[in-house]
Amino acid sequence: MNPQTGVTKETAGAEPAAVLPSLESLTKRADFLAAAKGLRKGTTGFHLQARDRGTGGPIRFGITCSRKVGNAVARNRAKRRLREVARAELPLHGCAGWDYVLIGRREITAAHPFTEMRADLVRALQELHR
RNA sequence: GCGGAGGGCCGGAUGGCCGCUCGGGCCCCGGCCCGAGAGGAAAGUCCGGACUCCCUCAGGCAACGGUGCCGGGUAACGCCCGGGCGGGGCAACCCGACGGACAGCGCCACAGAGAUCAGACCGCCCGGCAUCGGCCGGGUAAGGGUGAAACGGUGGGGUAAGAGCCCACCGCGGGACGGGCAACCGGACCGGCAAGGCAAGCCCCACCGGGAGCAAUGCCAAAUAGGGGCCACAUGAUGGGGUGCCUGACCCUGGUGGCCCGGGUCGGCAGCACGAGGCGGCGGGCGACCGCCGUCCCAGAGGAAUGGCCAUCCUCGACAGAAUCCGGCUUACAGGCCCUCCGCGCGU
RNA sequence: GCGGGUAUGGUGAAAAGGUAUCACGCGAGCUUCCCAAGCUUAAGUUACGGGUUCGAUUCCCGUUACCCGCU
Repeated sequence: MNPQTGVTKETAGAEPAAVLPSLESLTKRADFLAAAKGLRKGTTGFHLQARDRGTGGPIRFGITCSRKVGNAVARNRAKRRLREVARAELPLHGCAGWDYVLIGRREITAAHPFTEMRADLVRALQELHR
């Protein structure tokens, strides 16, 4: 683990789920469109969109990988990595009652080093919530 | 050893931690344990089916689309196997939209005399005139020239020059008979030669084909909006409607009365994972494949599941992600393995 | 899931089997004191790969890219 990335050192079973806000998935097209009109931040491996629903509740997130990302294999791989990044960092650095949308990019999302993508998400969240 | 041909297979492996989906079990309903979890093409959607709903059903005609040597396999196919024919290769072997051009219509640019039952430019020969190259009439189609293609090819005889005019061989057309289920093959003998190409131009012939698609379809069932269904009687004596047309049968609709409460949308469940299934054995068949027996259960989501990190090894990992299912075809694919066969060289 | 269409100079379009054409733009030249206009001229693997044909932009098959319907 690279200390300079600021990622919390991970120990097995040391993250009680009851303490962290639960994650829900975005399913409706309207939620994605609303998030696209909210705050946005680009990083090397992905784009991040965020919106405060104003009603509180859980953190919700969605993944977008359009056909421009590549064929089905490339899209699936990008979505898996983005989902893993979100699973690792959003409960720690996201805010309750917000929607987050991660958008994959061609070539880069599937190939960029994972630790850097985690650091990028943390940095992007901090900047958006400043 | 080098070069080549055909067929089949694999498509990183192992372990640990944190996560995802499904099934089973336990359960203090927080969760925990165990098991399973993408492909040979899952792709393109080019064919063929299963399944479901719709068109009222059957027959005929017409239209449209597809297939196209023969036989077999199959649920079926435009697929596969075997055979025939044609082409390529020294060979193993590979490739082929491979029915019909005397059913008809159409097209064959440019060049060329002439492009289909055509035709004579340069030529060759004969006769007449002139006699210096020539001119006129006739014969001829061997040679030259044009073209992708020119009403057989080679040789000889023959002739004024020539010509299937005659002869031999080859080619071509017909064909007794024989072989084969068939495609087709062999072929006595006959004809002296008439017969261009294009049907992936229209078309003809034979065969096949109703339409839509799991977001199909069925069941349960909020809010909201008010309508819907069933039965009986009557009969304008035949109206209107039901595939493009026709025929036949059948059905619907228009009236009155009675009874009943149902229908679609959000959502949920089913369809939805046991199948023309995999593996093994035996038997039949040249083969595709078929039969019997044993054994196994092997993804099932509904924003859509395989990822992240670490360690070791190697040849350092290609194309690529199930969405109702199955049989094919086509296209993409790093590298590697196995079997059989052919040619050449060397050694024995 | 099912189905359809298009691809031709830089751009937009023609060409129904026979030398690939037109407009605009662009480059060069002429003309003008200079510019514009005008005149002359150049530029194409007909998306790609095969096949049919003597010959293919055209006909057939496959591939790629883009676009459009229905559900």
